[in-house]
Amino acid sequence: MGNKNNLAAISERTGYSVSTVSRVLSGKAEKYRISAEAIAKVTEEAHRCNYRPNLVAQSLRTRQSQTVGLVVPGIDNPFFATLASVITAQLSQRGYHTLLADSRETPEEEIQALEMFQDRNVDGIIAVPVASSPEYHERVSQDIPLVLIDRYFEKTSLSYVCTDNYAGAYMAAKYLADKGYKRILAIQGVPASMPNRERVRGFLTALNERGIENQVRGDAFSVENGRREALAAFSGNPKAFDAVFAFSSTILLGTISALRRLGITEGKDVGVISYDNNGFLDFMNPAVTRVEQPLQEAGEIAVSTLFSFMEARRAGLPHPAPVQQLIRPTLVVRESC
Amino acid sequence: MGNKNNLAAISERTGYSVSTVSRVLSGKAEKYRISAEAIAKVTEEAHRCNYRPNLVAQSLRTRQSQTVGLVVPGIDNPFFATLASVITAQLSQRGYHTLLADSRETPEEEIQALEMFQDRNVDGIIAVPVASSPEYHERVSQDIPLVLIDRYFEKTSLSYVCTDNYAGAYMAAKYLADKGYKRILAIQGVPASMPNRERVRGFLTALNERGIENQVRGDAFSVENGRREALAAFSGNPKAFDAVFAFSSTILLGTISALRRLGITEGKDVGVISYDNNGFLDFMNPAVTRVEQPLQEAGEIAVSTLFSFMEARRAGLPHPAPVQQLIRPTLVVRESC
DNA sequence: AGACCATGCACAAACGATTGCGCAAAACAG
DNA sequence: CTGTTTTGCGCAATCGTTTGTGCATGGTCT
Repeated sequence: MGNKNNLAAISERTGYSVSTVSRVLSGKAEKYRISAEAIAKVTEEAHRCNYRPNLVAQSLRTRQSQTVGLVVPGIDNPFFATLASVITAQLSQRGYHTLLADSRETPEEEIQALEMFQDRNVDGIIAVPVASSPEYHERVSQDIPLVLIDRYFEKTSLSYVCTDNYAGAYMAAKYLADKGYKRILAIQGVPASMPNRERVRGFLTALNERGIENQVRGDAFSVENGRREALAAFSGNPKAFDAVFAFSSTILLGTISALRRLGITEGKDVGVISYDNNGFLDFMNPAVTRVEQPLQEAGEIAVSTLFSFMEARRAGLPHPAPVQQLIRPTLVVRESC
Repeated sequence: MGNKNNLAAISERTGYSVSTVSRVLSGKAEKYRISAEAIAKVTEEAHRCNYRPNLVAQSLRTRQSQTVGLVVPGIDNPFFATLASVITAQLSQRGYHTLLADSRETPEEEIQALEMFQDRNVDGIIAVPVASSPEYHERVSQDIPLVLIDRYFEKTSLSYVCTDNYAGAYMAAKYLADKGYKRILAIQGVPASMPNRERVRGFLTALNERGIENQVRGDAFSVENGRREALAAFSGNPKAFDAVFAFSSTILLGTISALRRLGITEGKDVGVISYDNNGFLDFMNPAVTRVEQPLQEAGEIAVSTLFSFMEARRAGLPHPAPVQQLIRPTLVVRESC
């Protein structure tokens, strides 16, 4: 029993050369005018011994890996988990595999991940960036097609597909204003990140246009941050604000936990509204009104954009113009405000 | 500007041979008695041109890839997302990378993933299996170290680390019984999966021991299944059961949605208890009593077990005895029953 | 001085696939 | 019978790295 299972083995057993075997099995038979007989014998033998090409060797030789690198700031965050799910599904459907990295919100780990992707010859990269400037991503992008998702940079030539966070926050803030809330607190996430900055801008624009009292505080997309800031904001005065806009569902959880501890009932004493898709928000009591992002659509666009770049690259064409797309989120109205 | 960036380029620029350069840069300098001068010159040049080894070539030559394959049934499920997060963190800490695949609960995609892992020369595999029999995993395991997590097979020589689902369900059921509930419904997940079977066994054992009326229904770890089964169970008679045990947090959501539609208040009219770790459960009203699994610990054990196998393999030792470990879950008491 | 050893490095063969090029044999034309 | 074309396939280089082996050189010992 030959335990080797490579082209050379099939070559030996069929009597055809390695190159012929390769050409048959990689579907280039007629391009190289291989005889029907040779094709038959080789494919039969390949089936018989269940031949599978060594993707590492293939990748070394062809400089392609059928792999896309995906780096997110935290796969344990349901938001990014859903994103990863959508993206891997899309990739898998196109015969590509996913190399996953978690930057854990740190630029160093992000860079490591991107370097690793290059070292492994990935064919493309999809990234939720955490760096504060686009330089490194731009450098990588010269060698490997790259598309940003969810977060992006200002004045960059990088492609991205994100939701319109300005519009989302504006909608949410306007909704609160229309409902008659007068003093509105926003608890934000990572201040430097683009989605957060845009949300702040939308929030402030909507409320300042209407002359409604407001405040922004906080600094992380975490439960802990939500709890801390809500405690700080309300512990002196339970009526300091009559509504809270949590910039993520994690922040929301922290906020609610703080409110309850202070004896404030969310939805009744204080209106709450949140960002993020999360089925659980419907099952809280009251169910939480929120801004949902079309993740499925975003993932699909990101992947198809990436593939268009990859194809251009394979064809030796110049890099197509960057695709910079903002998708409108939707307001899902429930009972929390 | 030499745009090549490989050993050959450094070799040319330093005047040393490729092999010497390789040995210096892979830290085998003294093993091969390279002179201090050569080491200095080579490392300096490597730094200067920012050399990074081509991992694909390295992998082809050494048959190692510094990569572990991870296959889960659905990365969008928060439970598996957390698991993936724990595992990638552990791997990354040890200098390994993660090739992620999502089997979407289908055996075919699971097999594809495992084949792909082999084709890519991964050094090890961590899998949440969905197949109904261990055969394929066992075959793979002969070539590549493999550890199952969360789900496992009966009478198999495969290693696994799972939580003790029997104990968890037993605890939950006993808790309900002690609280005085008399007619208890369990809504289960995928019936064939080992965790589910064990939960059913624990549930039935605890209640039958005490002579408490019970029933098990349902067939998927999904919101939809929870909704459907709860509707079916309660729509004829709102008092058909006085407590529900949801076998996952997704099932729980569906159940609660159904109960509310029927005008039944969870926690008051009907006690509810759930499985799974999910921060949101604390923020529902009432907060949900549940069985939590020590995912961090499970991930750590799985990874360290896998590494012990990988090391044995590298050292040419026989495969160590399988590690089959059940970790005790904990009951987190809240107010929903 | 000759034998011997340690030192420091280069040669070249792998790993498993792809692919440009060219060589035979057969077919065909003149 | 010679010259050209077509057909079918093999040779060998290549991707970038690792590693067993061996060859000089220079030093030490007797």
